[in-house]
Amino acid sequence: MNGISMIQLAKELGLSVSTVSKALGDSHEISASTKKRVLELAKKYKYKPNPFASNLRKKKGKQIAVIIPDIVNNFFALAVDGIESVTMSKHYDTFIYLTHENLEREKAVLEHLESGLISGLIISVCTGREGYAHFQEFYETTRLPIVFFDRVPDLLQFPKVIANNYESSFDATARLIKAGSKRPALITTTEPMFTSMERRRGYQDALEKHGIVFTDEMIIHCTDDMALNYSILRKIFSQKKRPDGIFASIEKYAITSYEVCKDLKLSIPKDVKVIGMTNLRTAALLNPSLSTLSQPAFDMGKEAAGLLIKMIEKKSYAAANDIIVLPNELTIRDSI
Amino acid sequence: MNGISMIQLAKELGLSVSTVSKALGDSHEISASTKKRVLELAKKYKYKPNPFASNLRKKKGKQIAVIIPDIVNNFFALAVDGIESVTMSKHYDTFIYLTHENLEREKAVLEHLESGLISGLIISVCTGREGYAHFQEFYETTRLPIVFFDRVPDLLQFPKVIANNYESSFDATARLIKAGSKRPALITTTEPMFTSMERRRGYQDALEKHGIVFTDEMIIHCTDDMALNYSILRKIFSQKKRPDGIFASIEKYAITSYEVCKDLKLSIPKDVKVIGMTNLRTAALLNPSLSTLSQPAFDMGKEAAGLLIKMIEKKSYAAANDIIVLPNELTIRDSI
DNA sequence: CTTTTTTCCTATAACGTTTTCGTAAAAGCA
DNA sequence: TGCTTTTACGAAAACGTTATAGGAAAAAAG
Repeated sequence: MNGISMIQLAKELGLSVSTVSKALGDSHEISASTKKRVLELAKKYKYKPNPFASNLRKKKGKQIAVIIPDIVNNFFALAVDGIESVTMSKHYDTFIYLTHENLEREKAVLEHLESGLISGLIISVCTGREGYAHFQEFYETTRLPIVFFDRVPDLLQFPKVIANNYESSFDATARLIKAGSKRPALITTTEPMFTSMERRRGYQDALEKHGIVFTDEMIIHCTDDMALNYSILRKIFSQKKRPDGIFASIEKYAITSYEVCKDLKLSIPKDVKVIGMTNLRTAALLNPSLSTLSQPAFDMGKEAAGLLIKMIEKKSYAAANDIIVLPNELTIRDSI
Repeated sequence: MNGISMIQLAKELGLSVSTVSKALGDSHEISASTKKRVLELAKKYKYKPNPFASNLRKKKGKQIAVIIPDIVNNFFALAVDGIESVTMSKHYDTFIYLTHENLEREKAVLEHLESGLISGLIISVCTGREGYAHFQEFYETTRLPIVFFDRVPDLLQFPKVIANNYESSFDATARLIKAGSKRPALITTTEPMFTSMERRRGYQDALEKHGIVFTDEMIIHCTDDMALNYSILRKIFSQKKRPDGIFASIEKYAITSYEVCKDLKLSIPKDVKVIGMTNLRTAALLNPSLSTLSQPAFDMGKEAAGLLIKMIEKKSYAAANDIIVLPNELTIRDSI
């Protein structure tokens, strides 16, 4: 706000404002010598174009928004890291909004962004049963490009970046079985989400493939409440006919599983074999070291941002049906 | 961009644009009945003021920036969470920029932000020896409020939010000594930073207080390179006269310490007692569970954002000398 | 030596707000 | 009644850009 404006530059150069604007924009209408004069003075005064004026006039800017449920979570932190690496290099500015799994907040952010503050949106939706009408509505009113990642609404026709949840869940479950688990349980969320459904499909198909009869109680539904999860798991693992394997499809469920096993004096991996879906850096340092199915979080962020910027700049809304699938990585450690 | 504008509202209401603007701003110049009419139509059409036009005219907006070295780090993730909780509630938008400890990137971001895109800045500086002239310069040219947190430049006169690093490091070191460590080492960064210095002072004073003679080799300097850190630590802990305690003043150094001890078959806490400065959620699940000195990350973020917004809105630049100090929390577990 | 084209620049009108100033009507006052 | 003050609105000028249209001079073409 304190910097020099184009008008002052023009005045000092004895040129018109439009000439200066075009010179800075490297327009072919301006002679090389004039361009040089303009650039030099601009540099001298550290001229920076006012983004508000520019955005107002051009009706778009180089700002995008990222909406995620949580940042205190290695997966999302890595994803943001990936996104930022791209936006930074492409000279975009990145807004961040956290929903904390609160659908109202998600809707509020979306509505706020209908003001036109941004030129594109990357989002991983929060859990909730209410459908996804607000995304559709956001798109209808703004016509802005949107890229979903990881937690994607299955029904909507938007570009998405996801992991191969079905295949990798299948593989992880198969490893549990091969390691000797006769009744591996799946710990998943109560919320119906595409991501969870895919993981569940992979899990169930692996059971079937290996001749294990699936029963409903093999799926353990956990919540967002860590204390509640603890008591749910403790109850189940106190039973005689408890599971002898765990595929924790969400990071925090793996941690709670460890806590429960520790408290119930169940040995991992002897009594219970565990694979957790997580990007925890300390997985190898846990007791015992945790076998993980980790998501390509950073790359998912990178891909999402790359796709979004392509959509913004090339107007290639043809990308609207793009689905980028990246592989999860299974790392076997001492917990199975 | 697709939404309705004030002009269209005015037209439909048969009012002037200025009247509509004032009505929406709840100005006393406008009659209650007119206000009502305007508000109702605005609501009907979901009118959202164009932020670019508004910011341009008012020469300021409700956007702030957060610059941090890293987001894949529980401390900074929690801090961002705290910041966002405040900006969200005050209806501010939050830009995020990651420097990855790269001073050039930090400078580039700062220069970029001199365009006037934001109305305030929260920053935790990256390591580096080159001084902090760029902050001073940013302030000189923009006159924008800045709040530093955690990693603060000691010399500059800006408001800061920090933890009681001296006192808590003193306490942590004292606990190591009381637990039986005769030669506790401090693992710290090679970069000279106010934060590190404070921790070091606390460490050294605790040694002195307990009659332990300090020698230079008790301070282990680690870097940003995990592999290099591993070899540094491995070398030191392979010596006969190795330290029997570790105060890891940075999260990742604690993790590497664990790895080295594991590989060298040094028992924690029998051979080496460890306290790590970290906000890791899995600290309790490590083998053995890690005693931690954790920072009030979320609250630091909250305080920083609260202070910044106060400065933006009240123009109380008197806050320029505010230093908010929050307490670290020492949690003793099995590693000492 | 015209005529046409190209080169390089300017004037001006947006973009959607907010703010300052002006003013008619209504209200208050004597 | 005539005067001042208040109320409630509008006109117009900003804010700093970019885009469109145009035009004079220079260069190229005929």
